[in-house]
Amino acid sequence: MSVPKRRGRPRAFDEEQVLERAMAAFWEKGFAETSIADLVATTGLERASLYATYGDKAGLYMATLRRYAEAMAALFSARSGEGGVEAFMMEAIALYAGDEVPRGCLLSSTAAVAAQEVPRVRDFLSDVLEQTDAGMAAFYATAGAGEAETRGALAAAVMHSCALRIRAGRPRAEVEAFARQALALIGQAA
Amino acid sequence: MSVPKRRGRPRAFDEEQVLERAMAAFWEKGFAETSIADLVATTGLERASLYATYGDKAGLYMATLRRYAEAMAALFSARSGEGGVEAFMMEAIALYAGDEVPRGCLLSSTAAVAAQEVPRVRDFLSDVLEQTDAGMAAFYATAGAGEAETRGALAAAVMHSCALRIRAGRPRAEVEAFARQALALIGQAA
DNA sequence: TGATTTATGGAACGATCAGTCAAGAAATCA
DNA sequence: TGATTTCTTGACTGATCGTTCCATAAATCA
Repeated sequence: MSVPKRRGRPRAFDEEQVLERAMAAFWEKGFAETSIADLVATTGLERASLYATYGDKAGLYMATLRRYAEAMAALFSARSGEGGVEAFMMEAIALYAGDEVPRGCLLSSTAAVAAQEVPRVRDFLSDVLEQTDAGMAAFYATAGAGEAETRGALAAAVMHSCALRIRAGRPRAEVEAFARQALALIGQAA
Repeated sequence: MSVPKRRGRPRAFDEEQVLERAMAAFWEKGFAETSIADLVATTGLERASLYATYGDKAGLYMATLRRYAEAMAALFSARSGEGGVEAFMMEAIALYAGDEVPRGCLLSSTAAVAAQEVPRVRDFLSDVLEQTDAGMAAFYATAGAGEAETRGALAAAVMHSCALRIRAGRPRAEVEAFARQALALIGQAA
């Protein structure tokens, strides 16, 4: 946690805050629809600093994706034991529903489109999908369930679907009910 | 099937073909990233004709969404009996994988982002999700399975996830295997 | 035929796009 | 201190954006 002194003029902006706000912007409007002007307005970061720090718009977007994926992974690994998957799923749905606007998932709801045009995004998305499947499967395996891989991938699919449903405007209670029933069925014969 | 004579100069373009090509463009690049110039280039339709016929870019996009949803519904209802869901799912995955570029699903992979900014799109997506759940559930109900609603929604979730996985670049064979195993687990105890 | 209606072809609109540049400011290093 | 490095500020670029307009063309209607 040492802070090595960097040469030159120090940054006048808070990287954490910039990423947080940029993430919110991308989350709501997607990659293509979020303009540099939007990002400058919400983050307070000047254009030149943005380009110097992140390279280009896609670079900043990727930085927010990484941050998001880490946060979700931390949320997941904080859970364990019976009902752990369901508890995590409810937290995920709460994030998807958001405080003001139902945003869905930054990855499955916005990165999916950008994936086609920005290879970096597609590759990252592919990796995250793999890790999510593995994480879920490990959970079922630890819990002693058979067919842990299939169950894990299926639980991941439920999560993907919940993100889509929320973004499409389906009521949160309906989505939560779907998730609970789906996970119950997946857990059958465990 | 009568063709009532319309007054005025007849259209010089094939509406079917225009929609087909516009759909391909939106499918690959998404709503925001597909420009009017792109659409003019691929459909051959002049700008003025495009606006006169569809109102604006979102109107044309909506027309392609409707066409897509109808095609998928027809594909689904053409199937029945044991293994019907799986057969449909394999056809869906084939569509998602595409001939050249893995495109995912026009609805879940591109409309999800646009949903936030274009209310028409969100409402349509919401309706389609509801109908997909219902269609899948009806299938399980007809097949005499218990908990048909949950099974149906879960099968729909598998479809949503397959679209995402394909768009993220996961290998088609992997996604097909996932779908088969997932459907097998969903069908257990049926 | 002449009036009306609809569609075409292409130019044109202001706004916005992502990205760059140069001059100056604020830090460390020797 | 003076050289070096990094970051900020804000103007600026050419390209592209979605949309509109208008003169012309091709059909039906009376």
